[in-house]
Amino acid sequence: MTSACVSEHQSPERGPLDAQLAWRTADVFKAFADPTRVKIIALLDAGELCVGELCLTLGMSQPAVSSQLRLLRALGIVTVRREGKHAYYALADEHVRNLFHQGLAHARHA
Amino acid sequence: MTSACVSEHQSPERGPLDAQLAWRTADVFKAFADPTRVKIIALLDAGELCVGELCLTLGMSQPAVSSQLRLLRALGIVTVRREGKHAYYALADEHVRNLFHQGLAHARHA
DNA sequence: TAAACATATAAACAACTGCTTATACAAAAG
DNA sequence: CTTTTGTATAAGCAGTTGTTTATATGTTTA
Repeated sequence: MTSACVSEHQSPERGPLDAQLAWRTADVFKAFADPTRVKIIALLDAGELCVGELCLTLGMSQPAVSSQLRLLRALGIVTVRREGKHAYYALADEHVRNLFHQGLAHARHA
Repeated sequence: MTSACVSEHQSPERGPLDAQLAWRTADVFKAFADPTRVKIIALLDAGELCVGELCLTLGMSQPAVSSQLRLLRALGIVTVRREGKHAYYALADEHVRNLFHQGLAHARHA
C-alpha cells in the first residue's frame, strides 16, 4: 500500500513531486517552525485559551500573539470561537495535534 | 499513556513549555518548512541519491542544493555516505520519514 | 451617548533565509 | 604533478519573517 495512487497525486511528469504540493507541505510545517508558535500550540494542546491568557502566559505583547494566531488560523492549525469581547482559540483537529506531538517527540530525544 | 512523564519533560514551572524545547521543536519542523527541502526529502524518501543527481532532478544549482543538504544534515534529517568523489545522501531514520509523510498527507487534503 | 476593555490590523524595521557568483577542497584520471 | 570532476564553503544580496509602536474595530458597561 505504498504507492497505490501515483497517477493521481505524485508528480505526473518525471522529476520531483509537484511544485504546488511541495509549497503546501512546506506551509504546513512552517506553522510549527517558530518557537513562539510552538509555545502557542503547546498551550492550546492543553485546551482552549483566549488571546489575553496567551499573552500573559507567554509574556509577549498582544499584537505579537495576535499576529501569530492569524497565521495559524490562515494555515488551518487553529480555530476561533468568539464570545463577547473574547476570542477563544483552539487546535483545529486531531491531525494537527498528532503532527505536533510527533515533532515534539523528535525534538525531545534529538 | 498520554502523560506518563510530566515531571521529567514538561515545563517544570508554571507557564508554557520549556523555551529550549520550543526552539528545538521549531528547528525540527523548520527542516521541512521550505519547498526546496520538501522536494529533496521527497526524493530521498525514494532512496539514496548523490548531490549531482539531486541537482539534475530539481533543476537547481549545486551550491543551492548543497546548502540545503548541509542544513538538513545539521538538523539530523539526512545522513551522508561518501564514496570516492560522490556524497550519497539518505533520510536519517524512520521517525523522520513518518513525520514527513504525515505533513505531506495533511497538505494533500488541506 | 461615552468610556473601558479585548482583539485585530498597519506601518516600520531589524533579523533571518535562500539564492547566486566565485572560490576552495578532495578524489580520480591523465 | 596537472587536470578534471564532484562537492563544500564564503560573500553578497533580495525577499521574507517576527517584533514593536500606533491605531482601528468591536463589545460591554456606565
